Amino acid sequence: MTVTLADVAARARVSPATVSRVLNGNYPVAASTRERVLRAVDELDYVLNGPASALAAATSDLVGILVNDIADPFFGIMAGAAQSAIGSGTGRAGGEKLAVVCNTGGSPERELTYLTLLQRQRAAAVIVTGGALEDPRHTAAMAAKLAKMSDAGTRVVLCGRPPVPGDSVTATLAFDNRGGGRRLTEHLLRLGHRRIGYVAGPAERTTTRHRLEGHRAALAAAGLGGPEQERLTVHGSYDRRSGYEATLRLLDREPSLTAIVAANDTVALGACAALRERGLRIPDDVSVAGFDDLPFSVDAVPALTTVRLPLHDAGVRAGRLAMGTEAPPPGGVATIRGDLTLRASTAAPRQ
Amino acid sequence: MTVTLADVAARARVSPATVSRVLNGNYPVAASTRERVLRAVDELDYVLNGPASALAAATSDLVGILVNDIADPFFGIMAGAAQSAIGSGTGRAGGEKLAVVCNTGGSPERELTYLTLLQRQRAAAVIVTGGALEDPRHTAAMAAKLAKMSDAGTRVVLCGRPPVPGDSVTATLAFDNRGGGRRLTEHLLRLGHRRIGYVAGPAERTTTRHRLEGHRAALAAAGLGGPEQERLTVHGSYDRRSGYEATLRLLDREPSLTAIVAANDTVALGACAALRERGLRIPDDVSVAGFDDLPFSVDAVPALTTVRLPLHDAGVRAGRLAMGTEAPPPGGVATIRGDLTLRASTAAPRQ
DNA sequence: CTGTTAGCGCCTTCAA
DNA sequence: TTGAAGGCGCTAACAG
Repeated sequence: MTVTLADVAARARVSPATVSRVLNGNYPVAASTRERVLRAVDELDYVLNGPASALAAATSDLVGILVNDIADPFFGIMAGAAQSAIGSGTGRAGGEKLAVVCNTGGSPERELTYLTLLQRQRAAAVIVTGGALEDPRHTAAMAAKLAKMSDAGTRVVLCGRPPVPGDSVTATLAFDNRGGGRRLTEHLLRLGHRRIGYVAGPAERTTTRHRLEGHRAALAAAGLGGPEQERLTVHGSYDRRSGYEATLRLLDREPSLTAIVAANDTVALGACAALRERGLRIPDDVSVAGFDDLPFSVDAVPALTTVRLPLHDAGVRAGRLAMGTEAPPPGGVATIRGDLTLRASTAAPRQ
Repeated sequence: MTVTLADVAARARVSPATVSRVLNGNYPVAASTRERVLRAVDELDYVLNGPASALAAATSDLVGILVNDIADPFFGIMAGAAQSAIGSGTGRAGGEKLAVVCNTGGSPERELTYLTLLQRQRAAAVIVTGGALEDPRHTAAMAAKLAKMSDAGTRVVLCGRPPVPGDSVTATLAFDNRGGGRRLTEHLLRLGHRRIGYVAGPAERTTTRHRLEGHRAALAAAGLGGPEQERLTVHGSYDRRSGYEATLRLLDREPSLTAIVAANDTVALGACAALRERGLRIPDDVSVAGFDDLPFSVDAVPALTTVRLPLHDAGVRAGRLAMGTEAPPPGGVATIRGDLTLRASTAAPRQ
């Protein structure tokens, strides 16, 4: 029924082993022979059986990319970049990897489940993107699973996520969320703001914590630390609606705010909507800042001040690391800086 | 070295077949036996070998979701919804499918390549999302490939893409782009607009053509057809920058435009940026409309009038169809309507 | 309900 | 440079 490698061999009048060798191109084969085999492949419309070859070779051409939210361009950009660095060209049969993205939806269970599924498939590599959950149990489970996969020959790359203890991971590309958060708030302080609200992400995520720590560090350095800051911080999820609601709450709590820093650009957009609804103008009445510099941020009205993360570059690099095309950074960890990007949504407070 | 099913069998003092049966849960096994097996699995930290089981069973648990641009929420939302309908819960070993998204980047070659890769893996199902390229060669190649996969037992679902000839496809969920486009422009005409610019998507895509046809149909019905419309149409890609540039060109060509219809919301945002840059106010000077109703559209300033597509629902449905959980629509094709969503970016033209 | 027996289709030494 | 042979780990009849 289905065409097998043996059929191709028969038609090309060679042994199955030879067909295998030309298909994998990792062994010397006479040009004329290869020619005949390739012709037979075309004529028979043969398609390699992935599972069979993965079983025999004890490795597959699957590369998994885990993301927290596939509908969020933050992840889409990284994943797309990684995928293009891996999936590569129009290439022939050989060497093609199947780069594939898996959406955990931010759920730790799904994260582990996907890893197990990928492990089952004997994936060639795994790229885990975005902030990690800070639950000790989950962290341990992840570390264990990644270590096991790594031992089994799967390359493990972290992208936009802090390193995990132990050296089971091939490479880590971490964003300097703390530094970015600090510089952003320093900018606001420099403009003269003193009552700054903070709309944070989910409490138990590394990204959330690091950005918030940077913010607090800047405040503390300006002598604005202390419990007061708790009151000016509201947590929510990384989406627009959360930013909207959190901002309303913040305004109720402290109507005299002159600036709001959001966990990311999407949240910042929600914050803007809330401010507008309260009749407050941006940046005249309240300044707003985001994080990430997603494509829409430059088009927001007013254009959003934010911290630009090189998501595309990071994704490409993660893809190369997963392919083994690029050498891991010294120590296995590279920290990627974000650039403070000043636009119209921030200005000096009134009077 | 690695733990195999035989090891588990030995430890549980049963035959390999029995272990297989409890793992797949598709066969009666005594509760006490299952208990012992499961315990052995845990103790040995056993992980099923995917390729081996796929080889033996001649089918895998992979489900591929093809998207044109993973960084575009249009696709992210559909893919995420489909994935959640498939990947499902925290579930045990059994019945888990690996839903996986593949980014073609709009390239026909990559589309075919991914399909081949998925075919190699003996994927359980494939969901192809978004507009199709209208090149006859590519269309034929796609139809052939999908037919082959379908014959091999892979379920094929089209989501947001018009049906392909032949009935190799399990089910098609097509968006009524033509109807949506028509209703949108009818709305503008009703408001009194007569000089309406159109920023279209890439010329050779079904989505682009259908939306444009709807637009033209509405104009024709109002006696506004003809070659003049060619002049008021500019093609570009489905991104923000394209909308920005196309709008500038449109304004140069016809400064007296009172409305601009964009191929989708992202493009509409670019159009808004261009108008603002030219000192034109929305909707006072020029009305703007989009398509899709992506999450950010309600937050744009002014909020965007658009055609709302139920992307999430469509994705969920596609996921169910791919799982065989939901019966295909009669005739295999369901057409999904878009709702005209009126917001602040459109108004009657001045004077 | 459970064990036995054959492969699934390919890769990979080992010889020639 | 090519062929022959064994086995990768699991599932699916078929008995019992």
